[in-house]
Parts: sequence; C-alpha cells; structure tokens
Amino acid sequence: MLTPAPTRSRDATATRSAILASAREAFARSGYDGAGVREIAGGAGVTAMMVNRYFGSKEALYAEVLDQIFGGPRILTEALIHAPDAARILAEAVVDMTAAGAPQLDGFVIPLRSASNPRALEIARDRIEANHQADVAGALTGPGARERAGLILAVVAGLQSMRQTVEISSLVDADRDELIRQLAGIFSGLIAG
Amino acid sequence: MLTPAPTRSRDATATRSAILASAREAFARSGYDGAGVREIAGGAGVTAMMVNRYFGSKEALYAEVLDQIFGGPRILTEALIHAPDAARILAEAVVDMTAAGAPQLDGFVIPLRSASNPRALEIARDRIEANHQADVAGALTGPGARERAGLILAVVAGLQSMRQTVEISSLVDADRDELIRQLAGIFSGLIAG
DNA sequence: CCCGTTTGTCTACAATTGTAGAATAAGAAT
DNA sequence: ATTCTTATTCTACAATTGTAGACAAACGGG
Repeated sequence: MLTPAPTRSRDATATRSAILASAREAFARSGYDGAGVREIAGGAGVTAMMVNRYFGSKEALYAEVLDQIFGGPRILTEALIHAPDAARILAEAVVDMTAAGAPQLDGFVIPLRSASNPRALEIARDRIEANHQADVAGALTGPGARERAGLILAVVAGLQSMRQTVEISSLVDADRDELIRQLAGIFSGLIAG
Repeated sequence: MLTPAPTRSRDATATRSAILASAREAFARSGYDGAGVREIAGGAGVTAMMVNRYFGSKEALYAEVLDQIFGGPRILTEALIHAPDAARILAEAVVDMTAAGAPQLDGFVIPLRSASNPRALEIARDRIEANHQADVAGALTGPGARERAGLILAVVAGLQSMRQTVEISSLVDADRDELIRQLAGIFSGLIAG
C-alpha cells in the first residue's frame, strides 16, 4: 500500500490534475464556451469522458478550476501590503502580469473570456467576491474602502482585457515604465482614498 | 413606384434593420457565441434564414452591428472636449452609462461579452482601434497621449465589465457620487498627463 | 495465477449550431 | 387578372456540443 508511484501509466490523481491543468489553460485561452471538453481532455492526453468521470460535468470542472486559482496566492493583496509605495509595486506587478507573454493572472482572464455564458459568469462572480474583492477591501482603510477596492479590481480587469484579450495596440506595445508611472498614479489615489 | 409604405407586411429595409436591432440587443446580452441566429431572428419576428439572406452570415451580421455602433455618436470623446472639468463630465457619463439599467455603452459590452470567440474579437479590435482609441488619443495632448488614451479605454472597459457583466456587489450598489469622485480623480490624471 | 477493482476508451445519442436549397406567398407590373 | 419579382418560410443537413452506458485493459491483493 505504500508503493511510492513506480512510473505507473494509470494514475488517477495524476490524470485528475492533468485535466485540471489543461482545463485551466483552455479556459484562459478560449473561455468557458470556447473550450470544448474534447479539447480539454486531449490536452491532458485522455478522452473526453474522463472529464465527466472525475468532475461530473464541464460546469463542475470550471468551478474547480476557479477554486484552484482563487485558492492560490493572492497576487493583488500581496502587493498592497508593501507599505509606503504599495501603488508602485502593484502597478509593476499588474503591468508585468498583463504583458504579451504568459497570462499568470488567469483569475481575471478566465471569467472575462467566459462572459458569454451566464452560468460561468455566476460561478466566477462568487469566487471574485469572496476572494479578490474581500481581500483588497480588507487591505484598504478609510471611508469608501469597498468602492475603492472595486475600482482597483476594475482597473486591473480593464487593463487585462485591453492588453491580453482585445489587444489594442496602444497598450500592447506601450512603454513599460510609462505604463507603470500612470498606473501607479491611479492606484495611489485609490489606495489613499 | 412611389407608394409611401402603406402598412406593408413585407418590407425589406424594415426587416433588415429589425434584425440589426435585435442582433445588437442579443449580442449585448449574450455575446457572439451566446446569441444564436434563431434567437436573433426571433427577436425581429422573422426566421433564422433571413439573417443569411440579408447579411450573408452571422459573422458578417456581427461586423455590421459593430459598424453601426461605432458609426454612431462618440460618447467618450464628446465628454473629453468640455475643457476645464472634462474629467468630471467623463466620470459622470461613464458611471451613469454603466449603471444597473440599460446598457447604452454596448460598444464595449458586446466585444467584452464576445471574448470567447477569436474571430469576433478580431472584428471588434479593428473597430475599437479605428474609432474609440483614435478619437480619445486625438483629444489628448502632451507626451504619452496614446498610452493614456489606452488607459482611459481600459478603465472604462473594466468598470463596464465589473458593473454590468461580472456584477461585483461593491461596484453595483456603490454610491454614485463617491464613484464619480474617484473616477474623476483617475481621469484627471490621465487627461493631464 | 487469477480475480476484482480501478482506470480508461469506444460507440452512441440527443440537442443545438450555422447554413443551404427548394418551395411558398405576397406585392408590383403589365 | 396574370405574370414576375422579391420577401419569407420550410425542410433539412452536416458539424459540433456535452453526456451516458457498455466494454476493455491495467493494476494490486489473495
């Protein structure tokens, strides 16, 4: 019972997490409606039926992907605790994570790309409210902290949308430092109140 | 040949624009993938085939919807020309147009809700770049006007996403004046440079 | 060595999708 | 009134979707 995993080709937990990882990529790339179960399963090297075997349904898989993402490190709030110049640190983080390359901020990409599906939207809303929104609001002080937290999320989401999804040129090939400078100004105002 | 339209039930141009209007609503509600041709046609009181007859394909219809929207009044730039306090006027306009009720800013809602489809995304990108982006950048002066214009679009898009699509509570039931105040601060910095 | 459980695939189905072609009906022209 | 044009619908098809059930194969314990 304690065989330490001797290169077995039939590993349930490995398959499960392979599907989860593939789904995360696929959802980030194409959104809920755009990613097919066969495509997701193919990316994990298995058949489409495995999705239903391990997760019950595509919708449940989507929910678990979001749970995994929001269970991970809180990227926004981590930047907010760096006391004096939290605005600049946050700006740098956001600009780099919304750059052309790999999207690490898929907690936003996935919900935004899935906005054509009401059910997917609902699932994402719950997670965002319970995690990002609550965390950011908790890191702020003063009056209107909740509104300001929401605005920070909105700015991040908008930047993400415009840089990685719509890909408007002025933001895609913008100067990194200039972008950081402008964003730091925005965040500074929202953090201070 | 000059019958002035005596309540005829078979009017080509009327049907065409009925489909266009229904498509605009449907796309704003469900995005490109979420809105079916039968649903769109039904909203116009006709059969699904009329879509292909009048527009060739669903994709072409989508493009024409966006053309109609971006051919209309430039809402953002109109606010930007009000010289001294353009920031506040813009903030008010944006907050009101992203309120819970009717979405008048569908030039953003539709592309954002259609982000699961690569082709729809591409079509929207062209329009946004050629219209909004160019207009806003033209209304700004000083260095980095292009980046700042892009950021204004990003902020508007993010607010729209979070208030009308994801519907996070902190922004949905936020105090209007407080929201305007914060946004005016953001826009002020972006307009001035 | 063999049996039972787990892990996986195969075939298939019902629904929905966008779209095509033929058939119909309504209006205008003669 | 009859023909011609044009707007509209009907039927249908091929593809894709998520999902279900039966079957096959690999593993582990006896």
